Amino acid sequence: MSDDAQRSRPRLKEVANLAGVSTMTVTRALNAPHKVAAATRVRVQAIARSLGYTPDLTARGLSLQRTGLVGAVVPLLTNSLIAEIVQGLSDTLAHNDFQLLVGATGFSARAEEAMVRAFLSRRVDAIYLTGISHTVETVRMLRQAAIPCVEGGNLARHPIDMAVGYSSKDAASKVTHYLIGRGYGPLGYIGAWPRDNDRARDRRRGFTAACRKAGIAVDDALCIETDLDLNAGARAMAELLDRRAGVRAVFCSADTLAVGAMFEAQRRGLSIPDDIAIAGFDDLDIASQIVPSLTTLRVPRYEIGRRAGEMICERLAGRAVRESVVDIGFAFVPRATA
Amino acid sequence: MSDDAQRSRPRLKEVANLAGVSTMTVTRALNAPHKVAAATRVRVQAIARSLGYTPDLTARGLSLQRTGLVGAVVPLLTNSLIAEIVQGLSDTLAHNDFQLLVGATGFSARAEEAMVRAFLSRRVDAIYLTGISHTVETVRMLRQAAIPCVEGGNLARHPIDMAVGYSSKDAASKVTHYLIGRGYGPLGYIGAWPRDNDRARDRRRGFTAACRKAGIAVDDALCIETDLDLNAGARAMAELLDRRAGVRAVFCSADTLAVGAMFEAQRRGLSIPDDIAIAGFDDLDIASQIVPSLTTLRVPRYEIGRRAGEMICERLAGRAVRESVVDIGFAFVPRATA
DNA sequence: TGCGACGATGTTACCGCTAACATAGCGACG
DNA sequence: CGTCGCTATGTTAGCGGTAACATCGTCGCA
Repeated sequence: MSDDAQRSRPRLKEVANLAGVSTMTVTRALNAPHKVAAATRVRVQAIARSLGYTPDLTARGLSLQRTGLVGAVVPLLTNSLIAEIVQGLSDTLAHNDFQLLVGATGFSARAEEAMVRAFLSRRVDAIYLTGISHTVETVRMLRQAAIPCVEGGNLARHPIDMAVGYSSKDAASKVTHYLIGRGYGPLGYIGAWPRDNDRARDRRRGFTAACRKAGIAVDDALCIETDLDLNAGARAMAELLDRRAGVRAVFCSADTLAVGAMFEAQRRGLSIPDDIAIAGFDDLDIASQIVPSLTTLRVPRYEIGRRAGEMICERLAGRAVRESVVDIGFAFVPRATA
Repeated sequence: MSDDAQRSRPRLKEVANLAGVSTMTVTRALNAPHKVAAATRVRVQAIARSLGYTPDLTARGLSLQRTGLVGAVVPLLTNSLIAEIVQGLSDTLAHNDFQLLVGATGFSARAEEAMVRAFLSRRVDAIYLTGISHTVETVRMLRQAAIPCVEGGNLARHPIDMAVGYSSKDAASKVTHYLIGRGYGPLGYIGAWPRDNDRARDRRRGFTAACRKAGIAVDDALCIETDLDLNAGARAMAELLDRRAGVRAVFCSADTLAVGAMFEAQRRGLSIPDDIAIAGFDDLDIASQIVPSLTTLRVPRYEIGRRAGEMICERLAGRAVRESVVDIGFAFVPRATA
């Protein structure tokens, strides 16, 4: 009768017809084998395999009200730090048969909101968010959706749902405290734009707090906020050296900026740390390799993604997670640049 | 009657009930406004907005047989080159209301196959694949699925469907040719593992071809294949310097490796390019910033992703793409290291 | 004034899969 | 030997949308 079975992907029904059973038996043979007689099971599975049958996850999702999709909202993908988090998330979720939707906001809270809305419309089973500051509407939507949600990176004290991260402020304070302790003299700061970026904001706060605590006045003229890339780091260092007198040490709120700054110093023939000391943040691969090696702060990037993925999987497996706020810590790594 | 409208996300039906119309009218008011009387349209839209109605894309996907999902299969996300391609793809697709599923294979063709299968099961509307060598089964599945598919990076002569990229081999030849022309003497090669990585394989082929063409014997002892990261680049350079006598110039098939190699040379107090010349491939941001600046080959990374995204959107909009194989070109960038 | 065309809306069926309930066959047991 | 209970399988309905066709006024024109 219906011999048009070849034309496209086979459906459950085709398998059922060929096996001479109902679609329910096929579903069972594939998804709950123990509920089907051995002979039937083998026959159905063989036919499904020979037809190259693959379940339609869209249909399954609609029926089960569970899509197997997880959405990750990140500022951008080209940042090493973020990329490693996403990689950790991706690996963990893939192991558990979830698929990862990613969206880049370009550090815009409005774009984040739109992305979250789109993901919820897609009925993702869970969401990973970068950072802890979101629009009111974003939070409202996520609360209402009542799906697992992990905020990663900066540690949320009162997360929407769950959180994995570390205190950006404490970490930045630690590095700054070290720089102050070395007694270099006038301290500069190079960081990313704080707008819609709580990590950047809190790192600067940590810097300021450490200075204040040490009784040092923060000279705003020596603090530069800029884009988050190598070139911007170099330009910022150039500006500090050219137009802001007397900087002797600089805290960069990201290794990318620190490395750019180092290159600029090197181009000018300055000796690091003798002429200018530099400290970074993140401990990217390059920090340990660059010459001289970069004093920085290690953050378990991949680990953040992995833990976030695990928490999501736990919850979606119906188990409660023990700690819904995980402080993953950080480690100060003194090297040669400061 | 049914006053439980609040408990979860509103459905089309809720909106319809409140507006006193059928669900079809609501669908039309939202998706094809001109098909509905002005008064009705306004009323329905207002109610939908006030309820915070969002269409269920899973259900829509099932009904339309079109999900609005695009899958991207990449080796890993932590590589800058790849990350920029994905960013280009993501930006373009997001603009056209598609959502991006990403999967990382870790340079395994088998993992790629599994990922493609999973994406097809999810009924993605199109797929982006990295590189041009895939398992037979991967190709078969994609052909059968008959959805738009772009192979990006290395240029495919006979793509599964469409392709955007450049000739890795020609590009590598160009750099090598330049190195040979500078007359440094014994030439070394540091590249990524070629297994399941046609870009790496073809770059080495380009290196070999250029040497042969110049009548230079390739000394396999001076060729090292390794992981694709900074540390591996540094280790490889260390090995060349320690155990392989007389290398005077090295072609690195990726900037990441070249930069690692440069750092190792610097640690040994070698002068670049006087003691050892180095050339890279990719023209990452760091290539122009590092001191001395890195001679390399520029590849329009973001552009590859963007073009791929555009081709996919064109096809999904029902328009034919003019060129199904786009050679995006490359540019040799001579700088200070070689 | 009657009829066809057209605009606005409703009804039905289906996308592919699965939960929940229904049924049929069969062995055990009082 | 009838009933219980278990296993294997089938039937029905529904997930939330939308295409396709049906219906019902209304208006223009012969």
